[in-house]
Amino acid sequence: MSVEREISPRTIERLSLYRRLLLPHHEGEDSYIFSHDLAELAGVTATQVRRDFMQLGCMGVPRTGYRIGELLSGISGILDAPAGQRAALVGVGHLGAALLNHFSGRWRWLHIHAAFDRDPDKAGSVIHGCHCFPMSELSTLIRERKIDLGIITVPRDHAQEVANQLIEAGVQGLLNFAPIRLRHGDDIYVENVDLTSAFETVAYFARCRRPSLFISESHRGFPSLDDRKLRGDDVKS
Amino acid sequence: MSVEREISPRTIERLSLYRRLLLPHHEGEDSYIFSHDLAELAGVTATQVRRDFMQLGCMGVPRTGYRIGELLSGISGILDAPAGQRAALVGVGHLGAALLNHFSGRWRWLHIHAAFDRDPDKAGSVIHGCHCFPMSELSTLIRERKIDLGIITVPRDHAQEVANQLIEAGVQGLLNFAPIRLRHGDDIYVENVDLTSAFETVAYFARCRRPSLFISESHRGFPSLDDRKLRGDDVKS
DNA sequence: GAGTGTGAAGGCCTTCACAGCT
DNA sequence: AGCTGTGAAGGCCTTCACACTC
Repeated sequence: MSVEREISPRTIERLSLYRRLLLPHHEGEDSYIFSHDLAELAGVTATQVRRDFMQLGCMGVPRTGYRIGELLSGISGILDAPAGQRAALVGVGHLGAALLNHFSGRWRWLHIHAAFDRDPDKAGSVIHGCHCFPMSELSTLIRERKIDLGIITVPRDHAQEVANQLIEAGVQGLLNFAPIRLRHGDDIYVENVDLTSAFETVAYFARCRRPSLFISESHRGFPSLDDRKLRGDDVKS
Repeated sequence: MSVEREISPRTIERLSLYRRLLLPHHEGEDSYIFSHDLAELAGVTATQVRRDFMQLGCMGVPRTGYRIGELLSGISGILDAPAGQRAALVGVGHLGAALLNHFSGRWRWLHIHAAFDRDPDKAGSVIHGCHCFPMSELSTLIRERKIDLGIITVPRDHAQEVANQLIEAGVQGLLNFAPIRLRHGDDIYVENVDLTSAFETVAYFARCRRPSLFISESHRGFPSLDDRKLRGDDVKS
């Protein structure tokens, strides 16, 4: 039985990335790749790549590299559920619709099976290939169709309630785009995609790269209109 | 308050979260909050919250808590650029448009100032309050309007090229939604929002919570016959 | 007693360094 | 030589434990 140790979240994310990066390089059974080449593509170190593959049980060959087909099959063995997994998306606003479009028909083993929205006008419609249902049918459908995962793209104030309904109906995992942290039991895995944090984080660290702007006393008020130097042309790889 | 050491990414993300969670609780100058209450909201430990606030230089008072106004102002002192920061979004597909909608007019110190798209039909239009320009004007506008940040929501195969253009034009930070890792110099900060990884990660860990489904025939390295074919992966915004 | 501030310890992840294989 | 596999070391982050304050 393959119930080994749970692989760390970071590694899982990289495996998902490696798979995407490897697919275009998989031309025939005899395609190989070196750890340092994949590392370059993935923006990590070669050692990191080798360690990740160790966990897969995939071995490389010195001066030859790793067989790509073996890597892909190893990664699929970890990431893809043998019986497949189904997700439901709740909240078909702009972001929800974009995700439906983004994920629609992309994978065979993992896909968004149904969408739900509070707006009765959306119920009954098909959005990017996904049927949209009214909230009243959420519990029933999730149970009947054995949906495992929930994607939450509703406004902040409804997120917790929606999460409760999804959990109550039996999902084991949530992908949460609402700007809060959901309360939930330990038996549920929740991944937060916090767009606001991401945006503000980029802004902060981008600023840190420019020492000149980073020294500030009393951030209130508008300093000089132009104390920034656009030192462009620093493009190198 | 001037900033000495660069604060860790994790802490920055939490500060952004704390701020959002605190805002609704800020009623008047005399509102206070305990570390364990904020911890509950943020889904972290109370110790973690106190450590984060240590870095802000915000002190709490035993049996009283932290003054919310002071926290908010401390967080703003770290996160918000005194002179403001501007972002440009490239790739006004479904996801790009959703982000424009999501971020439009939300903050005073950080906002999306312009959008760009390859499609000439989109150029000239206003999408969720944001002007859309053709790609040919990207360099000029970024330089002229002193745009600091780039948000990339173009398909995979154009992402690196767009990143190069943005960097060339002088942005210091990138928020990348394309499913690859961008090559860039050390003077650029890049934050990847990897929707596919997030989805697959939730699927994996949700599965781990249910031992019954997790027992599968060993995939262990060698290509099995239940060979699953994956489709290519690509951001279709 | 109830909460905070913080040194010390712990845990997780990444990198180093180097042995071993081709 | 060139590249992999991996113990050991390092670094970052989080948690523990407890002194301290109101």
